[in-house]
Amino acid sequence: MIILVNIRDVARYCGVSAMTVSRALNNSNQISQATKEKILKACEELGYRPNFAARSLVTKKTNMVGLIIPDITNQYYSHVSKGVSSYLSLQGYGLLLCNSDRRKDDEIRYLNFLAEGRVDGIIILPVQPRKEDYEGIAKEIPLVMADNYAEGLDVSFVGNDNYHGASEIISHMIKQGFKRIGVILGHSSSSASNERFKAYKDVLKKNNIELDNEIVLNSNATFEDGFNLTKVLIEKGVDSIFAINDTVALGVVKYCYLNNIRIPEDIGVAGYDNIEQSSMLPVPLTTVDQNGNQMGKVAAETLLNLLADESTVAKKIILKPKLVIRKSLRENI
Amino acid sequence: MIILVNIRDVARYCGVSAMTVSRALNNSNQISQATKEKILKACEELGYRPNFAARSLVTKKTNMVGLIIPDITNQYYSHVSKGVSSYLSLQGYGLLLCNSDRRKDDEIRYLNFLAEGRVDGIIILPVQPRKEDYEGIAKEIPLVMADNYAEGLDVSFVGNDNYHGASEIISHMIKQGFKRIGVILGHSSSSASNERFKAYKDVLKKNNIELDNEIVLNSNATFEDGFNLTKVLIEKGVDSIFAINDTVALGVVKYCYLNNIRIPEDIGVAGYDNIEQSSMLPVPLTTVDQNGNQMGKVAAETLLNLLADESTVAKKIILKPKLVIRKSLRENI
DNA sequence: GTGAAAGCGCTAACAA
DNA sequence: TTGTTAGCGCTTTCAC
Repeated sequence: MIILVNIRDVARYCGVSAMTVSRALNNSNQISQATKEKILKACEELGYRPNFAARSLVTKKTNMVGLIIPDITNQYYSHVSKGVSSYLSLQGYGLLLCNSDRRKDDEIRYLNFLAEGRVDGIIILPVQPRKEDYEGIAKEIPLVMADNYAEGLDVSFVGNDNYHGASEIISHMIKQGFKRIGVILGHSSSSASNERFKAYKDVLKKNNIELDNEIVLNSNATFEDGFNLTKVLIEKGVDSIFAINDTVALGVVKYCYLNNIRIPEDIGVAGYDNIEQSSMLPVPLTTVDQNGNQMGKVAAETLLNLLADESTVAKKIILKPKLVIRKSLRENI
Repeated sequence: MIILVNIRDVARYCGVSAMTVSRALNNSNQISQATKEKILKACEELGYRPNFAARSLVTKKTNMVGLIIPDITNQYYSHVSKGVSSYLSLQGYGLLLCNSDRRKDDEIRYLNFLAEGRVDGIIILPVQPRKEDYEGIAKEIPLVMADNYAEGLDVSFVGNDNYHGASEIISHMIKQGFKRIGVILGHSSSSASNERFKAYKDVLKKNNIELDNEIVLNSNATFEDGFNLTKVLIEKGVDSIFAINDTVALGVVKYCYLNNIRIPEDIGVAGYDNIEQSSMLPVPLTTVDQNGNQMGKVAAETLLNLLADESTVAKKIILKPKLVIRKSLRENI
């Protein structure tokens, strides 16, 4: 960190006090237009840059926000990050990015790192959230949770309506004439997976289709699982498969292709997430778009509102995902 | 930014001076084990956190690095970011992420934002780099460029060997028996695209295959371009297509699928980038892996070395991409 | 409209 | 091993 010229150098150069320079830089109206212009010009000439540390030491503001996220290389999370980043940038804030790598201990480590006054507030997309991990820190620094909620915490939250998204796509499958819908879920401890499964059960019931647990499978939500479990489901006579995400759906698609099972004529396939490549498949995937970008924006907005008025009460914002109809569940809608 | 307790509160609580507390916190050896332990315990009890701004104001260190990147939602760049982030985290540094959105003006804006002493050094993956944009800032703050180089700048650089990567895959295509290799390039101003095209020409020459400019097409490197230009190339009788990236290759694959052209029996397809989904296609794509994660790590390492010893001379590190052989160019290797 | 004094929380340098 | 003093670069407060 090299500081070439400070506020006093500028003051001396202009024949004014440091205070006057400060006023010029901070757009105060307690200063005449003439001196302001003179000072700003001098700053240019001298290559002066205000010192961030000194400024934030006295103002107790950093104009920075911390974002703790499970995996920046995941398409969904990278879109969330971009949503956060774009909104912050617009409001003159910077972004301190912390990739927790889905590890609880790194998450906690980053939380403490940020709490040293490096940022004005934190947005966290927690991994396996437990109330105890956040209630302490939330008292020290404004915090917004997103994506994944810790029950019982008095903290603002922005999330996606998994129940709604799954209901939409399952209803659509039934409307398209599918009756025996196999499901490849994620891990049994994943709340997103569980909420979507609940929607599946409710929609089936509403349509008088009996639930068959034989065609509901748990998995690690990988491409390979999608591929392997498709064999199992097809042997059990499903006419369609709802995959917990598009990556799993890609596994389903590959199995079908290699076994000459046509999509959607022989079997319907539904995904979730709307990753970029799902529209690029030979038979593009019908899926659910969670709009991570929007979630990031809303989370950032919520946090900045909280910073502007810390007395704001915590609120829960649940975003509605959107059904994206393409061709993997037949065309005629 | 809420500061509950400062170093003097801890000092008072322990009956020592602030300086002693500072020593305990900074692992100085100028302090007895007993007092150190007592102080550390007191810090815990009082919930004391060192103040980042105050500390960096006096030490002139932030333990932060800025990363300016064109688009965090792009798979390649997100892997670069993760490489940077992981390495920094290991070394006790934080990451200030700036998404330039491929806009030159935002890039410059971020550069100035960071130069206010927010970070100790900067890694930038520039968009259309021009020497003039960086030579000023590089004198003020340690800078490492990556991915894309500004000619004539005396700054460290970490990049990928596009010529090598393309040579490898074109050579492989010829070895697999393809003779009339169509090419879908990117924009004519893209240096990566031009370097790969040069490799294409050289490898053809070395194998005594005459260059036919009719089957070399420029594009915007999109999925749609891949789809549309495949028609053109097939009409010109190519036996294979080298796409400038995997997204374009996905367009090629889709066109072939919809027109009952078999891969690799009827036509060979080669991509570049090794995006996650290229291995998930029914016929997985042979492509070139640039290993963005590695590039990020090396860039971060280079910068941290520079911070440790600013007299280090600028160096250029060119990483070798790796050919990834899958099935889209026939199996028998 | 401008300036002087004080201090944000911390550590470097020196003193004891 | 511990403490004192000074000051990092800036803004707040109050005086003029």
